[in-house]
Amino acid sequence: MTRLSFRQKVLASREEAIVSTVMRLLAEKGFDQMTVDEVAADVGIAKASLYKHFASKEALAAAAMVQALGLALDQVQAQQAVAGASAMDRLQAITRWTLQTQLAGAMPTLPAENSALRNALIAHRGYMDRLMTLSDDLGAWIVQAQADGAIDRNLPPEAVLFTVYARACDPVLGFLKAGGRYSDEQIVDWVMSSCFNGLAARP
Amino acid sequence: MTRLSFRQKVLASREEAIVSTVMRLLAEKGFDQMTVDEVAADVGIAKASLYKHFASKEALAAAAMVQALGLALDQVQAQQAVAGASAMDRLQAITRWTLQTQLAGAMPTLPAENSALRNALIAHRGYMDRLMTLSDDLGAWIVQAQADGAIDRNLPPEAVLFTVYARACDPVLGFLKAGGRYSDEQIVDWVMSSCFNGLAARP
DNA sequence: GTCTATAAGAGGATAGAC
DNA sequence: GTCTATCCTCTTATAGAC
Repeated sequence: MTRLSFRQKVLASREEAIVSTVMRLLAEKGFDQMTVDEVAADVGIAKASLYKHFASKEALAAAAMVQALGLALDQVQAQQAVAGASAMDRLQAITRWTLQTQLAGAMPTLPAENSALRNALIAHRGYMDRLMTLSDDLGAWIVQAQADGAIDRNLPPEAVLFTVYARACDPVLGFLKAGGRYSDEQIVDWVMSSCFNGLAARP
Repeated sequence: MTRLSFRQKVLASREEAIVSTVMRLLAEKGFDQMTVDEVAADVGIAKASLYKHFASKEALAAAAMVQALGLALDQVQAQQAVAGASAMDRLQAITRWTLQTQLAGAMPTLPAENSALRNALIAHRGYMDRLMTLSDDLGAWIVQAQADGAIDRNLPPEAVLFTVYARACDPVLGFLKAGGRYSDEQIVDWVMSSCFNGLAARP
């Protein structure tokens, strides 16, 4: 019993290691550029062993996306727990976390293009459940922030939600970081400002 | 002489047809998902014939990007010619054109990730020349708009430039279009507003 | 320059021993 | 479950006839 449990833990932690590697590689190169050989080499096991844990490359990516969504949901929970924060405060906090995570190279890029991956994700219950939960939570904040007059009421909540999601794969962060002249914190501040305050000067 | 010229025109127009097809496919699926077989089939010639015109898949993509940058530079020229327009007006006009072009499926996506393509583009003189010219032109508008007090002076011009470039591959347009409930014009208006005015309500 | 046919190789997935 | 070795498909690129 103890031995079995121990073995299970070893296996579980190995799967965690796999998912972590996949998440990093997805953030680094995207789904197409990431090869299964590379994942296996990085984790330090044979490729065939990978396929004992995950049925396909798409399943591998889906597991990483589920993990990423789980982290986002944790952040939402953390923000819900902050007393006295407005909906706008919470929305900005989660957006900031998203930018920081992307800049740290730990945010797998969303695949708007690839159909094989898209279909796999749509068919993945855990992924879709988390995505919908996250969208519902953020959607509620957005509606509330609009009621508060903090978010532009002319924008449909949908558009605001997509805009926040899109920041998770905004190439501006990478462009500014590539220059090497600014700190991560400075970059995040600028993107936060352009996202919420806009490029145009405020009176 | 006449016959030679005619043949040259036929060849040139064939190359134009190739480049147009590549530009459309790049916008549709991205560099990785686009196959050379597909390009050849779409143009209606054999794949080997494609390689008589362009040395590699990267060269094919580079030609399409050069064409796209050329169209953008044409837009810049057109805006320069508008009398009485402020730098901010011009910046918004070119941004709007970028969004409309992407929504029309005619804007090849910039490849921040793929290294093979990146290197090919960086090594491509025509591409780099156009990119730098465009950046210089837009950069001048941005600096002027900041001097006018129209663009937020706290943002470095670089960040504003990258933000405008990033709109060319903003997934928000596709998300909103996928819903099918809004007109292209409406979608462009919302993204323009969130880009320049920000998500936060203006007083 | 255009075609058909094919080389060359990358990458996802599996067989079978242990 | 892990390994080595292999299969097989897809895709880039070229050979060689016309």
